[in-house]
Amino acid sequence: MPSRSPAEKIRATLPKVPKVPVVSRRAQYSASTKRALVDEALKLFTDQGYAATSLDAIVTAARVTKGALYHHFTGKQAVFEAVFEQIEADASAQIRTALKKSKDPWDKALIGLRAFLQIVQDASYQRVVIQEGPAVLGYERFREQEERSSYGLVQEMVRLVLEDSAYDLSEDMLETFSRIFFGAMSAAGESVSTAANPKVAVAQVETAIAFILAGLRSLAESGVALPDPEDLLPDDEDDE
Amino acid sequence: MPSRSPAEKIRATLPKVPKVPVVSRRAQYSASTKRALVDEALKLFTDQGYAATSLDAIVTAARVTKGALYHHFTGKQAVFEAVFEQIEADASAQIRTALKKSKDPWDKALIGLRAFLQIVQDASYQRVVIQEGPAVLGYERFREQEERSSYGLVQEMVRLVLEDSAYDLSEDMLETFSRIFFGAMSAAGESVSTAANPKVAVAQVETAIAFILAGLRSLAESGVALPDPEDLLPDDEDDE
DNA sequence: TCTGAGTACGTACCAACGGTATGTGAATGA
DNA sequence: TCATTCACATACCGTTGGTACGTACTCAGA
Repeated sequence: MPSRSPAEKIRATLPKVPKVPVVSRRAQYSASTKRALVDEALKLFTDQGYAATSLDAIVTAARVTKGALYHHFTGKQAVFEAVFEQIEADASAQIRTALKKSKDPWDKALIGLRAFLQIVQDASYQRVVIQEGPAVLGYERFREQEERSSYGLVQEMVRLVLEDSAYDLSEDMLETFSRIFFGAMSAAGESVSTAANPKVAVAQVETAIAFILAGLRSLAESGVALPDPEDLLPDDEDDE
Repeated sequence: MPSRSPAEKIRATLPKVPKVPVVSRRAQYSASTKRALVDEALKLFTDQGYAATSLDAIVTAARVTKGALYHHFTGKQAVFEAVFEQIEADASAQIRTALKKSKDPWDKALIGLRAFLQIVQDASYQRVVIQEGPAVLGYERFREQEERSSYGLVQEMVRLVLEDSAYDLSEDMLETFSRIFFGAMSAAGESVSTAANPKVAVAQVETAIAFILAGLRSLAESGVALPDPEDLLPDDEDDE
């Protein structure tokens, strides 16, 4: 073996850290290669998609081999999940930051929407989270992930808004409303992300959603009660 | 060669059609194998998903070979697309039938919603259209397909409802509203399809959406105007 | 009725890819 | 110094989507 393995070549280019090994050099190397894998995978997934991105392509881009990849991840899907989580974490943090600007629930809702509409224009978010997320992770895992990030935020806001309207609804109905609003926002995001002119699209979406919210607010202020879903149920008792 | 090919065995089980060959027997055989392929693929895709379903599994179930499959389709994705189209066509027809029951726009909207919420409980629709459709077909093709079916219906209804409210809005805004409502309905459908008790979930979703629609109606009737999206645009003129 | 062409497949094969089993050298602790 | 362990590298395998090609059957026309 005349030439050393590619991984060692990168290591040579890494900044030497002669500090006290609070974390060992091995751990640092390890973390750095893992991050390299995730970073490169993110790029490839973003502009080629999951299926069209081979593991070979990823490890080549990260200048390691499949051995390294399988040391850090259990498989291709796990790599995707790591990429997914990173993107979602970034997005989530960004929205939370924006939300701090206001206290009023209705205001927060619009601010959150605006922040979300910015994020959704990011190519990686579109590809990894919106487009391929559900299919690659499976619906179950996808929803688990979302629960902890974007969807969780929507649910928080819906709760605030509806409580502000003095509607005292069950957890189930809150969940239902949240799902519906989340779907609406996702579609809105999609609409923006595929628009020829995103600025205009954002303005239109904001107008539309603000109008819908205004409708709800109007109902709340004029004291219209939320109907009981039970009324819609046929009164037979044999269920499932 | 003692035993004949598998395809000929099925042909033997087919009803003999000694009629005048308005369509030739070859064409009939061909159509029948094609349908067999689509039918079996639909089943397999539904309960195993796209990736986990191999072509071998499909052709075995349809009692033909890959040669036959590749004669009728350009590849695996094309098979999926055929399955997708069939499901969407069925769903679309079902909704259109339901919509005929009423003339009132707001009423039609709710009827359409009800019909959609029934459809979305179908396992094949969930798997093929909702879950895997976007990823397998690619967003572009997926949206083309939806344009011609479910989304097209939503758009029709949104147009009716908004026109009924005497809102005279641009095509762009109509598109935006439609996208948002479609997203809301998709999420609603998802919510129903994953619910432990679908009946209850349907009732909740109907209540929630009816409430949102009522909000819009209330705004319309009290003469609240839809804001101009242009107002939200920053007044710089350098765009894209 | 015979024939030639075209259709509707079947069969054999390949390259690519995800995944695994195993080897190896550097870092770490004793 | 030495053994152990970690962080990879290397070699290999099974499956799968796709292709090339062979073949039986159908059907129009002579």
